[in-house]
Amino acid sequence: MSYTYEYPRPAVTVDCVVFGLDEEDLKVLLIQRGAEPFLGKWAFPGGFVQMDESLEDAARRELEEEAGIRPSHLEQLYTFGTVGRDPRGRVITVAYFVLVKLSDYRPRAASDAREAAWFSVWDTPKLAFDHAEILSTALQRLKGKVRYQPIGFELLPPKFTLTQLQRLYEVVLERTLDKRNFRKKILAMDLLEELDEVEQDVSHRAARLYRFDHRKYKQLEKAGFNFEL
Amino acid sequence: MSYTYEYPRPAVTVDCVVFGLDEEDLKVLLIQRGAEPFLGKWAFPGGFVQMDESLEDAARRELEEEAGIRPSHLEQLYTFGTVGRDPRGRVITVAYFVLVKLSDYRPRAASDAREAAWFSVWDTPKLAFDHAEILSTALQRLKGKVRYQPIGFELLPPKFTLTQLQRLYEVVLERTLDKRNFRKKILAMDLLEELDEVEQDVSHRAARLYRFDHRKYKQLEKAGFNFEL
DNA sequence: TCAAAAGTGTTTGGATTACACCCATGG
DNA sequence: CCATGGGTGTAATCCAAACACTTTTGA
Repeated sequence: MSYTYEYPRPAVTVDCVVFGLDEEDLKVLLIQRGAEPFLGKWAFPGGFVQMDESLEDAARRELEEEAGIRPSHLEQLYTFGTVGRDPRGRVITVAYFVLVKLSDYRPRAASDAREAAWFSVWDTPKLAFDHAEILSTALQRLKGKVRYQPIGFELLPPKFTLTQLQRLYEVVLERTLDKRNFRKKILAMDLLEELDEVEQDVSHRAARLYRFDHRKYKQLEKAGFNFEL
Repeated sequence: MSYTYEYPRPAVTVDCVVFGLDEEDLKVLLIQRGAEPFLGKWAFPGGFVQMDESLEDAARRELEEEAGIRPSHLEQLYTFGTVGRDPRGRVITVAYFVLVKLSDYRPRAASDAREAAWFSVWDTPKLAFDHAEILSTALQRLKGKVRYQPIGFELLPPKFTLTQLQRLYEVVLERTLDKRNFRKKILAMDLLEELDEVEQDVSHRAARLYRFDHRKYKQLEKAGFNFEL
């Protein structure tokens, strides 16, 4: 390997924007930094890429280490490489985009005692580095994605009501949707399995529960089906 | 700056996938490599990111140096970071996506005597590194982009016929479109300015020439207009 | 019996598709 | 006068949007 490249190199990190949904709102996972720079400030889980791991592997490792999250699916979001974005020197970060069922990852202290917490995406504390910009890019992506992929798969619990699903779309798209049209359209996609179960412990008529049919989704996806809402 | 990071770092490059359109086909710009690895093989213009330039600046610099191209607009495509993708060692590349008017950049030898040439995107030589994968990612992006942004702006000469514009869409989408419906729709967007000019030197009825109206495009874009075809 | 949310169809207007012939020009 | 592509309209269908009341349940 005689032709190795010998100039100064930027450092490369990954950062993960993890979205979850709870009863009230769309949430994003933040970690309170335990080291300089930005000690005590909130930031996305992430860290330096090792020489022997791919970018996605690095993102998965950091997610596991810092937040105990092992998501099934990561999507690359964007790479941020402005010269002054990190006071430690030249650092390029590859941001990843992750959707999880928030209920699987209730707030807990990470293994290394740094605090992890979910914040409403519309009301985060001031973020370290250029993470505010990264968040805004991620929100845009989410908004675009929701239009042609059934993201409910990943954000909702396995069994959910149509109203929950509609709320998800409304929160992400930042507009209200018509209940009847929404149901018509979503059911017409034939991706949901109607269960013989209803909500429990509600003080009004209980809603029917549904489940995503992953098999049908994969089939339709291969066939180039359009999930636009 | 006491907290500088001191571990081994991957190298970071940028690569540019430049598309152009000529009479026959959609073309992509390739450079014949003048150094190992992959000496003599074809690859995208690109190179190492300097410590004092942003990713996009690096992409612009390399495009200028290697192909004499100064495009108005670059779009980040994707970052490729598989461990074995470069035999020189760990190299992460940030790929950029560029549309140009091919007529502005007729094939010429680059300043450093490496050869640059346009190839049909459906029929390229074998590419260096993982550039085949990068090309396929770029083609997907182009196909997606064409559906909600008027890419004709950047690929066509300033004055063009509706048939040329339709061909562009057909080539990118890989399907034929109905002439009457296409015209109806594209004219209804009210983005084209009809000129008092027609084609020259054709051996049949000369087609009317049109021009994009950038002002109107910017306005509509701001208003969140949908350019879907 | 009241409050709260679940559930359900129809109508209308706009958009998309399919489709075929005459026109202008140069050779 | 012929070959080549330029240019044009209408009808049928599908899809999206608007819209309000009845049902169920628990408190």
